[in-house]
Amino acid sequence: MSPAGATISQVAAAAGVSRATVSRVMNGRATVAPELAERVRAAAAALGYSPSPVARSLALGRTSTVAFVVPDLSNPMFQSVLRGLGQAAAKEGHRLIVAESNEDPAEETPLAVEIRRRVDGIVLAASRLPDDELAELVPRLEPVVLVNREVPGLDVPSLSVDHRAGVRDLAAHLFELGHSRLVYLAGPQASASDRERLHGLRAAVCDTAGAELVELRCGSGFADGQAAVPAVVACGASGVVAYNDLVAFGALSGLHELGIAVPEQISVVGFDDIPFARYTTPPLTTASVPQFDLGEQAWQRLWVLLQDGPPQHNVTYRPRLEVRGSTGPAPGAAGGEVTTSQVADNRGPTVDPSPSAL
Amino acid sequence: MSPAGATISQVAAAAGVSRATVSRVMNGRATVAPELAERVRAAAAALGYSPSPVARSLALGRTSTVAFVVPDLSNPMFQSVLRGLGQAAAKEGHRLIVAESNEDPAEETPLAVEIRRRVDGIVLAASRLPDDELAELVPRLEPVVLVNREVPGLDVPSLSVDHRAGVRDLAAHLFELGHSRLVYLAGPQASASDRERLHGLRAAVCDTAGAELVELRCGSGFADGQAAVPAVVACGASGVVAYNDLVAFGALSGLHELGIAVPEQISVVGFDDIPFARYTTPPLTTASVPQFDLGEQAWQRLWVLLQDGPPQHNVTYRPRLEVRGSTGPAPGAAGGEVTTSQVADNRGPTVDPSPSAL
DNA sequence: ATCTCGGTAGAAACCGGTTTCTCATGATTC
DNA sequence: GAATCATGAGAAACCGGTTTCTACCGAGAT
Repeated sequence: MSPAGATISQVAAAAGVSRATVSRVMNGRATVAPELAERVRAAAAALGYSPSPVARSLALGRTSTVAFVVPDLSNPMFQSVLRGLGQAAAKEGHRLIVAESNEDPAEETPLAVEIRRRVDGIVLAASRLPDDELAELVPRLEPVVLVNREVPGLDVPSLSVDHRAGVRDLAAHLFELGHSRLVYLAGPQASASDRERLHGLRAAVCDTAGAELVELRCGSGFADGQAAVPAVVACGASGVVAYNDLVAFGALSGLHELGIAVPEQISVVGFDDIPFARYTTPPLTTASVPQFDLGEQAWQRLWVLLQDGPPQHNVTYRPRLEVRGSTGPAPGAAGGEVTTSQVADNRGPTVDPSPSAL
Repeated sequence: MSPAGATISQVAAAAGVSRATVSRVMNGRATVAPELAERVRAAAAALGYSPSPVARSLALGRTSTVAFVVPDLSNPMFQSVLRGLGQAAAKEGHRLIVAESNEDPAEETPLAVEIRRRVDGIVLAASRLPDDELAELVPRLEPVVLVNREVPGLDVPSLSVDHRAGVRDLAAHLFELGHSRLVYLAGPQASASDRERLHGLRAAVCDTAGAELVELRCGSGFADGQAAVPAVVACGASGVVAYNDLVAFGALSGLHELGIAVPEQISVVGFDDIPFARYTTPPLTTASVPQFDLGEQAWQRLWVLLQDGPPQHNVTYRPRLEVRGSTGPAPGAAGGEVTTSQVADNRGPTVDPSPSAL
C-alpha cells in the first residue's frame, strides 16, 4: 500500500541509533543529547517517517479515538451533537467514530461493546435500551458519557435535558393562547425522552382547568408527522405538540396541504430547535435545546474521565421556550393581547446537586 | 479500566494450549482438533474473551475502519452521504471515522494524511483543494474514493455529480416558465461544484435568447441565502438559482419576511434535494442528487479496492429535476399552461466510459 | 518393518511502537 | 585519587495478536 511510511527501525538504522532513542526523540523526551536528536530528526524527515498510530495504540493502551453511538443519525438533533462532539474532540487531537444503531435496541449493546474495544471512551446518545439493560451495559463501556438519557439508580456522567419542563413550557404557552384541547404526537416507543415528554404534558394538562389531551402514536420523522395529520384534524384539537421538530415539520406540511392555516386554525409546537426550525413557514415554536453545546460538553466530560479526573457534576439543560410563528391564539378564544412574558430567559445549564437522585 | 478483557495468553493458559491455537480457533481455521477447539471456546467464553481489535490491526495491517473527510458536516447533503457510507460499511463489519476540515483547504491535507494512518481507506468528499494540490494528495491517501469532485488529469475512483447538467435543467425549467432574468447565489469560492454550477448556468444563459444572468457572491448556508435577499430584490431578477438547497431556504425565508410571494413574484430553485427540501413552504424545486446512494456507492468502490479488486468504472450522477412549488410562471409572462415534460425521468448513474477524460 | 505423507499443534518471529532495566561514561565529592 | 552519582543511550521486555516454521504423530504405501 502506498501510505506505508517508514518504520521506527529504519529510522533508527539510518540515524545509527537504537529504536528507543528514536522513540524518545519523537515523543520529546528530554533525555537525548541535542546532537543525536538532530540526527534522528533529520533521518525521520528524510524518510518521511511518522509513528504508526496503530502500533502506538497497542503499546500505550489508548487509541486517541472516541465513539459516538446514536440510534438514528438522520435526526438533525443528533447531527448537531455529533458536530459539537467531533470538533471538541479534534481540538484535543482525538478522532471520532460514529455508529448508528438504527433504532434497534437489540443491536445497541453488542454494537457499543464491540466499538468500545477500539476507542478510549464512548458517548452514548438517547439510548433506546430499557433502564435495566442500560444499567448493565454502562459499566462495560466505561468511561462513558450519556447524552439525553439518564439511568435512575446509576451514577454515570450524563448530560440531560429537562424534557418535562420543556414540554410544560410549551403547554403553558399554548394554554395562554387559549388552546384547551391539545394533541400529542408521540415518538418511538422505546424512547425515554418520549416518555418524559408525555408525562410532562399529562401533568401540565392535569394542572390546568378545562384542558384536555389526546395522545396519538406517531414516530420520530417527517413522514410520521405528515401521516398523522388526518387524525390530528379528526380529533378536533387546536394545539399540536409534536414529539420533536421533525414530526412538527411533517405536521406543518400536512396541514398546509390540506389548506389548514397555521397558526390561525391550528397551532403547532416541536421540540429540540433543530437548525431548520427557524426557517420553516411559519417558523416553528419549539423548546430549544443547545445541541452543539451538548456535544461539546459531552467531550469535556469524557476528556476529564480519560485523564482520570474527578467526576464532574451532571448537568441538566433546561430547554428554552422559543416562540415563533407556528403558534397563535386559539380560533374560538376571546383573543386579546397575548403575553409571552411568563416563561422567560431561563437558558443555560443547571447544576444538578444530586446526580443519582431522580 | 473496566472493559479490559482477557488476553489471548490467559485463554491459552486456561485451555492448556498455545496462543497460536487460540488464534486459530478464534479465526475459524480448520486445522484444530474438534475436542481442542471446544476446550478453547469454553475457556474463551468463561473468561469473556474477545480478541483485541488494536492488536489485530497491528498484526494484520488493517484496521477494518474507513474515514469520511468532509469540509462541512452541517450541510445535510454531506450528512446523508455520511449515513449511506456508514451503513454500507457497517454491513461489511467496518467502522467509520468522521472528520470535518471546517471549510479550510489548508487543513485538509494534513488532516487527511494523519487520518489515513488509522484507517484502511478514505472517502474524500467535496474537497476544497485546488486541482494541483488534490492531485498531489490523492496518491498519499490510496485507497481513496472521491465524492463530488473530480481531478481532471488523475485516474482515481470518483463519484461525481453532473452539476452543469443539473443547473442547465433548472435554468431550462425557469426559462420555460418565462423567467428571463436570473440571479445566481454563488457558493464558497474554493468549491469546485460552485464553479461547475456557475459555468453550467452561464452556458445555459448564453444559449438562450434574451436571457440574462446576475451573479451574487453568497455562501453555502442558510444565513448566507437570507442575507442575499435584499440584493436579489434589488437586481430585479424573477428567478433565483441558489448554490444549494440551504441557500435557497435562506432566500425563501428572507423573501417571506419581506412579504414577497414565492412563486408568484419570484421563483427559487436549489440544488441537492436535501431531505427538507420537500417540506418547505412552498416545497423547493431543485436538482435532486441521490445523496444516500452516493455514500453507499462510495463504500462499494472503496470495498472493492480494499480487496484488491479491479478498478471500477467511475460514475457520474445526472441530477433529476424535481419540480415543486417554489417555481411558477414569471410575473409578466404570457402565462398559459406550463409544460414540465421536456426534462423527464433521467435519473440513475451513468457509466463514464473514459474515467480520466474530462 | 521402514519410508513417506498429511495433519496437528507448539515455538518463535513478527507487526511497530514504548518503557523498564542496565550499563558505560564523565562529573562531583571527600 | 578513589568512591558516588547523575546522565545518556542501548538491550530487551512488553503491548496482544497472527503466521511461518518445525517437530511430532499415526496412517498408508512399499
